[in-house]
Amino acid sequence: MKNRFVADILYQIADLLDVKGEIFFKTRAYRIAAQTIEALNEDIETVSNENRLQSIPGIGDALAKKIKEIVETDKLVYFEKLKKEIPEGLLNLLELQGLGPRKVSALYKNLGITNIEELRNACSKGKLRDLDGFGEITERNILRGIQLMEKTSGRVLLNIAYSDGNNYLDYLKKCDRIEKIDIAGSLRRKKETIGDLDILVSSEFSDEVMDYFVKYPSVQRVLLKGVTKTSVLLNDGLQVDIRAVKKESYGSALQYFTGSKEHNVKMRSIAIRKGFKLNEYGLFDKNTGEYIVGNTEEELYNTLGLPYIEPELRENRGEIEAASDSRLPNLVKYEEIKGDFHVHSLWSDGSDSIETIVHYAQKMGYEFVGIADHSQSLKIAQGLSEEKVFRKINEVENVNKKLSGFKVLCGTECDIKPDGSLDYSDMILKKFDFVVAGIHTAFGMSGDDQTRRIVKSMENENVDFIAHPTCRMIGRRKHLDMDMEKIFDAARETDTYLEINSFPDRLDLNDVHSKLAKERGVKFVIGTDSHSSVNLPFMHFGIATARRGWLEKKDILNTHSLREIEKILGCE
DNA sequence: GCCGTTTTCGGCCCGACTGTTTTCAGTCG
Repeated sequence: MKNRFVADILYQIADLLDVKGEIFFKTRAYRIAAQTIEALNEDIETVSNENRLQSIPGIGDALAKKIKEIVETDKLVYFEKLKKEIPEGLLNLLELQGLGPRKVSALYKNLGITNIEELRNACSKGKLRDLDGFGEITERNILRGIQLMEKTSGRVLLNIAYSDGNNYLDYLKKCDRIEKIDIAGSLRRKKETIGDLDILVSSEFSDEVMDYFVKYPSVQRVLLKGVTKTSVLLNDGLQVDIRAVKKESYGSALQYFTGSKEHNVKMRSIAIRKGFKLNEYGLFDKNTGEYIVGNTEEELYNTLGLPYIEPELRENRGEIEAASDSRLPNLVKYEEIKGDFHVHSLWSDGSDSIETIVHYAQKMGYEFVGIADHSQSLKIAQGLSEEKVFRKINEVENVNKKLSGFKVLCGTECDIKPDGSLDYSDMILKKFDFVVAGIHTAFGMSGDDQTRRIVKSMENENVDFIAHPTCRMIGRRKHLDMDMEKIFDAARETDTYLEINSFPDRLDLNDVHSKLAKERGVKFVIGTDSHSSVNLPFMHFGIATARRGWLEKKDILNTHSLREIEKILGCE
């Protein structure tokens, strides 16, 4: 499937054209097409071969020709030409705060700057201030931006932003000038990484709120401060923006600042088509300018003829069309998970005893917890020998004798060897209540070999789940280059559940894969991969990913009661 | 670049803030 590959090229073309000075609408067309292809639930190669590219909204004559060329030759002459015209390092400059395509282009044309190092030099020597539109302050801000970029690499993992955001919220809630407050932006949508935090408040005294906002103890520097909008940088490098609006605009502002940008663009064009104008202050009559609604998000969506759309869905991946056809999914709720199947104990590389884990799992409100320790060949994680497996099963039985209304399920996270066989004999595997199979070695094998490896493991009748199927580590390791469609089909045919691993640097399967897998009939299990009881609440991020992947309660095994699960897994 | 129930040309989402200007372009979300 080349969708990702095609989309990547289109995104890069958009960046290159931006720097080249092309009009905004042209580069936007490339980005919209890239995004559509990325989220398409069909193989772009098939669509291209059947000459149906132009039936995809946002793809016209010119883009169709380019996409066809990419699909058929794996490259694009137009793209190669552009890359020769514009130095590669220029695109990195776009990442810097305050530098957009116009300024980057001016730096290149007037000073010949092509990368961060040259930019740093020019700023230090005060060379930018002579250019039109640049000054001393710009130079200082760029130098700061470079420093920040090197320190934080731009985005943080969801769990970091989640805790920063909630701490800030607790502080702000003590300000009596604030009537309503919410987190907006990508954190409200629960994206896997967060660039900055957005907080929305409603208040009649927004200047006082802004004064209180910048006094938060973890603020390192105030980036900008106005009456309706203020931005600060926290000590850990995360940027936080706050916006203040009046009560009657709160719903429309929350909708607007939650995004995504692409979702909003579509919402606005729907508003225009229906004779309205939509902005962060409300929904207005296009002709008279009269205020119609804006208090709550619900009334905003409803007035546009749509049901309420959950924040996790707002990525313009078909949710607006689904909403208008009344086929939005009934998303799994955060409180519907009844247990965790992926917890490591002291038996392998976890840091807590089974009894401690039980204590915390009960505090989570669970009915069961599945202890899945590593298997024998994974020496680095103290994988269990077959002899130790029997002793562990014994301990689980003893713990269970002391429990009522709660049960420990004894499982294993069994390593999948490079040939697709498992790290325990079938005789041992049958002893467990459940088996999670996962890849932990030989990441360098070819995509075809990895696909065969994982499909073969699913064909073992003892395997119930596949752990972190693509093995990606956000920001550190790319996902395995597998044929995901083959894997989804094999999972469906062998009744193997695919895990949504909730550990914040994994979130694997991710949202996009989860949605595609669901469309191919796959079932899921959400596990935390906890190595300590304090990791158990990571479940929240796994559920968030499931929701972003359009999953419902019925798609997920651990929304069932213990009784039902014992029946399904055959471990009564 | 795309798109069309007024249009095959002329639109395409829009407002706040900054830093540069002396009325506004660029950037951001």
